[in-house]
Amino acid sequence: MLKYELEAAFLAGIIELGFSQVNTITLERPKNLDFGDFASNIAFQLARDLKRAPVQIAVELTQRLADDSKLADHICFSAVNGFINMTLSDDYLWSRFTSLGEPVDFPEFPGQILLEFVSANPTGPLHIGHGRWAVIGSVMASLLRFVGANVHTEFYVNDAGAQVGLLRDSVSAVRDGKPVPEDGYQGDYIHELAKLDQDPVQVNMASQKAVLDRIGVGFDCWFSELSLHDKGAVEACMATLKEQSLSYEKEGALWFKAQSLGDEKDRVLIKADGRYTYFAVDIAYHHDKLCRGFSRLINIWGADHHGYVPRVRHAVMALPESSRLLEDGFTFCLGQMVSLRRDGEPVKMSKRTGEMITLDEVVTEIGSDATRYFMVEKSPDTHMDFDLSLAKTRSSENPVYYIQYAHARICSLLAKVGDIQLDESMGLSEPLIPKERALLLHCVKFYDEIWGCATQLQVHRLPQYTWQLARLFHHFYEVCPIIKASDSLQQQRILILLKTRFILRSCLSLMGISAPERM
RNA sequence: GCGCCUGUAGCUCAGCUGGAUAGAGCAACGGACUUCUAAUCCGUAGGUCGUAGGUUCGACUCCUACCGGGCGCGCCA
Repeated sequence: MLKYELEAAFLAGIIELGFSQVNTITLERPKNLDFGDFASNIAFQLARDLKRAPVQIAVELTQRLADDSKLADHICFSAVNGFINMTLSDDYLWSRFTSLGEPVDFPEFPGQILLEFVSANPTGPLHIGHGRWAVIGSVMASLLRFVGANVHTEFYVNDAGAQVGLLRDSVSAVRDGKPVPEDGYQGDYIHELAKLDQDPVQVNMASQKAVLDRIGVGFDCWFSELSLHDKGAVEACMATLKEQSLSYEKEGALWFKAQSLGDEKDRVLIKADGRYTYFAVDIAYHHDKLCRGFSRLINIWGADHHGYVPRVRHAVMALPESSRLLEDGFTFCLGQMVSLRRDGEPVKMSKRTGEMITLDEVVTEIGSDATRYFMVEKSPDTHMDFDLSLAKTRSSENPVYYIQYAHARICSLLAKVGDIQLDESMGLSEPLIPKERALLLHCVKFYDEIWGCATQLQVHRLPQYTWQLARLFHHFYEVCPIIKASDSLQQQRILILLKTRFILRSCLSLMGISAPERM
């Protein structure tokens, strides 16, 4: 990892110069490329301690780094307005670039991670929101695995609660020609289910699996709520809470002492009618996760459940087994809602009334690649306006195709060039022109970017990086002829093509998007 | 009323630990294909970053208040 290594080396250099108070250095990337490849604001931070002007400090540091530091072999330092700007030498950039693809030592990513996402009730088809969590979750899993983390993915199936009962009742009613129960499920899909001679819950699960499969989202485990009840895990968990004096009885119900742990009020675990609440079973599920040895729990939930997060967090953290969790080992990623539009008109989504566009229909309309791209493209924190007609009609200007086209262009060029023996360790034979340099620099930051995405769980940065990569390649393509280049330059550029394609493929593969060789 | 998310170009959104002149796509307008795929590229236009204060050498980013939008506040799941 380039930036990571540079930060360590730069920090060592700064300490060597006598600034032992500096603990960490985070290099930033200047927005303006004229300022260099990386920059440090360390002079501003030191200014207060030293009571000197940042500009002076930067100048002095820059001089001394240029004179003494080992970094000076690879990097040109310059002080501008108090910033210390660093520009990699072309030779160094080239050597980093040509070594792309060699094994990378990421820092250890500790913990056994359980990543739970989607977890939709098996009471109907998945909608576009589920699609969003599904894609975010699967890309997050890919990213984490890429950097060496140990990840287990899980879909929690609520196959035991009142809702599945209501679904079965609704379907039975339709089968018997009776009106569906009060608060029952409506809609065409209920009538479709009624025609089948199978358990509607099983049918729904199968179709949920099918559509997730269509967009390349799979799980290591589909965890059945029923299995928790069957093995007495809920009962056992309630006993644990009782042992911890975290529950009490009142008005015929069993309550969890949530308020004393910081929640707004206490919450019911067992209702007066003797049934478990969803909350109780959810604690048991998380308890089970801990008992299975996971030390880091990540839940991707729809933001409509955010009010539910504190009580689950408090309950889980109160369990004795939570001591197995790493620090900050219980994370919720809350995805904001997706509003669907068609021709600018909002589409109402309600499972109850059956008025909805399913994920399956969206995938049919715009395809798996586009669905996946659009779903990860934006930060999960933002509400998403997704216009179906737009996604479909603008297919030719779609960012997905822009990226895929870059890949196809590379493949086409390489096919034209044919088999050429390349020495991957060859030096730079011709100076890099700016468009080449920008492309190489971006490629070389790949592992840092992935590491950032994975550790900060910021999945949406990956499509941004990838789009930028495609853009830089298209720019390179415009001004850098390959077929007609001289032999040495051609070899150099073919290597650029090969390495760029490698990074592009890596990105697409992480996002689960295809990399066509021809378009 | 309380809590979480959000408010950046006409539209959809980036902007990572506060940093140097606020970015992109789409839409609009004007250019580039006898030359490696024009699903591409180049250019023009478009902004008091919701509002008002505060912290700081420095704020789209942090704090406070207010305004607008979304979601949630069950012995529902």
